[in-house]
Amino acid sequence: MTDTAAAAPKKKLFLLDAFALIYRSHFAFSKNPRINSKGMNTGAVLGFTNTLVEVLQKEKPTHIGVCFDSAKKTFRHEQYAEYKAQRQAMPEDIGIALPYIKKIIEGFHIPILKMDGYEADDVIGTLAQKAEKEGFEVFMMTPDKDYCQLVTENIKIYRPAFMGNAAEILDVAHVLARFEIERVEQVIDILGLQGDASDNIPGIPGIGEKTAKTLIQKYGSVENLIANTDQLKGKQQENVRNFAEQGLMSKELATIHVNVPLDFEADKLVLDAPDEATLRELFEELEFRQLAARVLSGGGPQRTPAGVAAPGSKPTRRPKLVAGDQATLFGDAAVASGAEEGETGHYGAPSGPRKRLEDVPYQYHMMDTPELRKSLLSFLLQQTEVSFDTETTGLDIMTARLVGLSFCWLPGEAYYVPVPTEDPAAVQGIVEEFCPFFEAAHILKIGQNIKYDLTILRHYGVEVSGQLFDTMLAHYLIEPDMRHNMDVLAETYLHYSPVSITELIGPKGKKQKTMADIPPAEVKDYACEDADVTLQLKHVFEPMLRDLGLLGLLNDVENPLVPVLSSIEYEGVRIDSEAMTEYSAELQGYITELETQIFREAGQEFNIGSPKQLGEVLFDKMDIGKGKIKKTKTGQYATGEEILSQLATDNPIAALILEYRQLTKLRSTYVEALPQLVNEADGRVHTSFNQAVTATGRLSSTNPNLQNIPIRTEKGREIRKAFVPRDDQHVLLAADYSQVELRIMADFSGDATMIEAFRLGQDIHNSTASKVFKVPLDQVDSEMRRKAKTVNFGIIYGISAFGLAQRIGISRKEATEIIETYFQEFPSVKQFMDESINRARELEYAETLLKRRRYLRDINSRNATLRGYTERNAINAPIQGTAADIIKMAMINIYHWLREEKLQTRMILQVHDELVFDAVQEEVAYITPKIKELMTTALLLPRGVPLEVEVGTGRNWLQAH
DNA sequence: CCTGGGCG
DNA sequence: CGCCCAGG
Repeated sequence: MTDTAAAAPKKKLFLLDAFALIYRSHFAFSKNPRINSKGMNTGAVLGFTNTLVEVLQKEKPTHIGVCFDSAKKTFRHEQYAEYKAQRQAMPEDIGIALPYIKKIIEGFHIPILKMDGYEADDVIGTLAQKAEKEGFEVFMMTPDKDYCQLVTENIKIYRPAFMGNAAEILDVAHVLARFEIERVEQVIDILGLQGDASDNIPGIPGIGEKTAKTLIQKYGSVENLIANTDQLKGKQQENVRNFAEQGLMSKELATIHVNVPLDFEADKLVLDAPDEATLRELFEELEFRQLAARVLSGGGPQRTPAGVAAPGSKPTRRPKLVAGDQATLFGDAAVASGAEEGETGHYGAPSGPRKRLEDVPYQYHMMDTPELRKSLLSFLLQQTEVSFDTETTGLDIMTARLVGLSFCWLPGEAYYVPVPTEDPAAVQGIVEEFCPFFEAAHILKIGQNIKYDLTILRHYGVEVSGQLFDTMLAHYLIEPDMRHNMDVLAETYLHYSPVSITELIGPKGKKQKTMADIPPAEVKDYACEDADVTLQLKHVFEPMLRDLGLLGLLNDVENPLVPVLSSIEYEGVRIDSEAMTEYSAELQGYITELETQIFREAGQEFNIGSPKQLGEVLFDKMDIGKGKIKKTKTGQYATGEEILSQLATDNPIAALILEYRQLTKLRSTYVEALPQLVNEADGRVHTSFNQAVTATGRLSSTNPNLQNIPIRTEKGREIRKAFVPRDDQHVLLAADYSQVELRIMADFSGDATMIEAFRLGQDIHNSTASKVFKVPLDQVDSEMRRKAKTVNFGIIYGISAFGLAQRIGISRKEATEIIETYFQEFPSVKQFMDESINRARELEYAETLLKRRRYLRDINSRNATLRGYTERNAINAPIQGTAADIIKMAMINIYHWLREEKLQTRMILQVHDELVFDAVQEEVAYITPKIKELMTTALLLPRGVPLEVEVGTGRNWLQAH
């Protein structure tokens, strides 16, 4: 009442939640610790002070106070012994920072408020309400969402500013929208239901954010929910009933108590002029030169503008050319913030509409002069992890040209380096400027689908070194069967919609522009945003992966595999196009001949390739295959291989059609298609390996798919003759695991008979045949072996009698018998299969040797077909996935060995259990045993079943087998 | 069981 | 989009 602020229309009181702000500052800098020359980590002090200064300068409060939690136990501990029990001890760096922070607050002549037995939020809440009554506009400065319950018309939350942009002020409307509630008080009902892990508030089990909102929307309060427990269903009802007490207590714990016995003495909180001498001394000691310059009159070094403003760039801030006491290039206004926990990131609330670039504070900088690039590089080299992205003219790796590079190491602040695409020499020069960064072994490089960027850079002669972190692969391990493109990830995990590429270059089609057609100033935001979002995703995914126990798989397998695949794709496989053309003509000869024969048999000409026409000709007109006719789901005649081969014995036309199909398939899919994909510059095809599509962990290959080149039939194998070494000095070397999946099965099940067979190096299919058909090994004939082989594969696939019968062309009954005998002979295999299913039922996922998961949420389905299918997956996924784990490890080890030994042999293909190399002839003798060794020892199976690898070489891929 | 591509 | 078929 004593203050005479008649000039100000409204008195503005700021109450700072000190610990919350300090912790936030500390963790914001923890990835890029800021250490001064005395070795002190000054991140927390700097972040806090920046926040304070910013609010003083921007918001010009009339009154201000800083609240600390009291060191003593609070009434909440008496209420609930576990309260905040699991909260870790204060980091040492914060302990050291605290005295400095207190001195700085005193230097600003700002009172420190605390009350024994109460927490900062209680103190702030009490003071805020008292101040409101006295006509103040109150801002509670905190990142903590619990304060939302206190918001009124005159009491708001002030979320700390970010990177010098406007801070976020949360008013009543914000709070209601964010929690999807009607009254502000309901915040505590939400918090009481969902709990808060960081404060160890238990909540009610099974109720998270989503459910809490729905329930409160329906019932209004925790009390009313409990009163209406009978309206709930199933597990939820059970939980609410059993944990009603706990829910009420949680609500109580989440409630901020506004009755702290404390007087509001406005005159003590009046903002005063700072004690410049004290502050100067402190800033000096801490080496906060920028801050001193900004806060103290005439003190500290002046910021000198540097560089020329780029056309289109906002002339708001100019970079410093030397690395000073800030972690960012333009960091003089940097305020600690970030998305360390995903949910509290500046990209905002976990629900509600997706934010877009225009909704968030950001600073994206154009770095388009030699000086700016030099400055950027010097900052890059000081980082320990940087996210980067390349912008190119297209997605085709062989023809795409670089348009620009973006970099980001602090959320919200990124840098874009455009390159003059039309001047290749200049582009090369700029790319090379950044070599010291790309080749820095100590900097972790983060990217989304970083293989693409690596391959692009490889085309400019840059080999990226240092650890990699690919957010696409990170998410592939978290949710293997979801999509992993960046836009979806940003929406799901950051609640943010990035600028879409179509907004920039227009919709798909002829008129679509490329990135090179867009002015760099417009590409800048898009490019920077990509790097920024990727960095933030990394910060979300890393802790998730750690919790799931998948961080090792990512860091030891998936991420290190990226450069290996990039290299494989870059090298490519040489195709003998001439041989292909010749073979095409030869095939065409056969095909024409077959056509005339088929038309002769049918008595008419028709499109043999159309299942519809074919069905009509065969079954209506020719009226063949009585009793064997089947229809597909869509009502058409089935004309698949299975049907046709049954008809083939009596009807020559069926056999001809089968052969026709085979040959036309060979022609269209391989012989005609492959030469089209040969890169003219080097005569090779460059497939792309997708590392994040299969549910089991395998790779897949596209454009072209080099993992399904024919081998089983005579005419198909011919195609492999066109896969040749790069020149006369090279040969193709193929290294195959023999029966990896069966060996894994033997090992996992611990079946003594099977393990023995592998230990003795026996032919596993013969040995299985001998057991299943109960004949001595030397009496197994080729038919028995063939059947046994199918059974063995069936086992890996989680066998069904139905499937087996179809495969070997025997009756269901016979198949069932074979399976029964098999399980009698290999009881541990049966046991293993049962255990796999049971384990999957419990966990709802299956896992490989390296803990790779495949979620099997349908394994408890009541739909028997669906459940059966999922059960087979429960058996197959760990086996197929472990085989994938093994060969991935082998690839990484071989790649590094070849590099270390400076060998010229290159890995050029992976086909699930086979690696193909373009091998220098003189190196073959040296590398063969080593490749064998690295493949067989890539991963050791738990029970020690040995892996075996066969190596062959030749003038083409066929010979190499 | 796991894939990708061509065709109608 | 379903079918068919190439590979593992």
